[in-house]
Amino acid sequence: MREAPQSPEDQKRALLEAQDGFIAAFGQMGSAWGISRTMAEVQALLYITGEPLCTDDIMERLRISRGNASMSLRALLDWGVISRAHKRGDRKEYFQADQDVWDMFRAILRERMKREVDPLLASLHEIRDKTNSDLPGKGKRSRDDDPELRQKVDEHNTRLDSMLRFFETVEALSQKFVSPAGRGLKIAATLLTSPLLTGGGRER
Amino acid sequence: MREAPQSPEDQKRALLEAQDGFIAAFGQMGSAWGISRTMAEVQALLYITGEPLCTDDIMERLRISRGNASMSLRALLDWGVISRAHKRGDRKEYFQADQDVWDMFRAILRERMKREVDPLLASLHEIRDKTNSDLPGKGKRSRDDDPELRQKVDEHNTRLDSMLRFFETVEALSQKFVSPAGRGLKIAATLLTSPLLTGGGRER
DNA sequence: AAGTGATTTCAATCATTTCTGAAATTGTCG
DNA sequence: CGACAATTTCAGAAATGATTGAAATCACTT
Repeated sequence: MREAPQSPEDQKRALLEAQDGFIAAFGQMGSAWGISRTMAEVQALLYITGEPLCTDDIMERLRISRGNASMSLRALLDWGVISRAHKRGDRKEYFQADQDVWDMFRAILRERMKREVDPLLASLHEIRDKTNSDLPGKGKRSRDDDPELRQKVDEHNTRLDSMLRFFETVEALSQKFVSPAGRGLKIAATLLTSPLLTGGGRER
Repeated sequence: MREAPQSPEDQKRALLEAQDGFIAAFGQMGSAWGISRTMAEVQALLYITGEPLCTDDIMERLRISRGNASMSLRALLDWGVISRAHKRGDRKEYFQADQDVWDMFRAILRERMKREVDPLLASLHEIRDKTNSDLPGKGKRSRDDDPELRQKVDEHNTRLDSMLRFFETVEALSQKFVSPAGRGLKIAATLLTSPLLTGGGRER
């Protein structure tokens, strides 16, 4: 409902502002999920911009130092959510984001599973094994056994096991979700219309 | 394969150590996912212990201050992953964790969606609306229009839209996943055996 | 309504993470 | 090989987030 005619300059400014809004929102969210704000912002900038940018472009647009830009870009490359590009006759490196949102998130998911779920699982396994050899199961019992303690140990093991099973399921699921390109969307679509979800349940 | 006979004291110590290992691993993971380490540890302690504990129990076991314990417990209550309990003839409040891992994670998921995805979605909508009124779509074009800019704006809108669609899907999925109790596991099981996942694909 | 113990709050402090900027390194070209 | 631009590294500075502890508040009881 705006009446004021807009010059190309105004339009351009408005576009940049809108992009900044997106970048800020995305950075915000990233930091809540344990990704550094800057890293998320760089990703957002490359994504919303759609074209390859060089380190200086990013430094200028995001007002960050060269060091920070370099390290964030490196991390994003490691995560596999952006890639290098080159312009002929230009010595600088350019970077661009994967344009498919699902691919991007699958890459992030894959990386985080590897980094955070796998170690937890390993540590859970270790604890379980140690507990079992130190405190053998119902099978044999030493004459010193105290029934109350025995029960606590059993319960501990039960809970540890259900936690293990949970994370192993999550892990397996994420592997499935993550492997072949383009799958994420299909899975989501299927899930959203699946009778398991829409049917049966007595959800109000 | 241990030979040394164990006194009940040894067994008890071993149990506590194993629990501490679990608590540490869980706290570690929590902090990587943007939940404060202490909050995650309190949750882990209540979970692995299985019985109601009071503030002092938690302070002592986790070596944290009263203030910290109080605030962490409050936050966990807000998230709906632990609940209050009372012992008759005791003025203190006790707390216990939900014993179903899936329920627990569904509660966490619900809370995080509410806190972090919803605001991002809102902000994305706002940006889209603002951009559209400032820079109207292909339909009408002012005489000042510059085709190159126009194209950039269109691309910006396209990317914003796919991001929006992505998060709306995620949101919808999480709602489905989160609503009726006990669903999570069933969904996971279905997904893991679904032909969509195991069949078709040419995953090496 | 005063006393008592439990609980919450919050300013100050402490710890951790992130960022900067200058120096070191890498890679390219003549 | 030098010269030079681009990039990386990293020690310390700055920012952010978590924790403490003591005082205030709350909720019973007598």
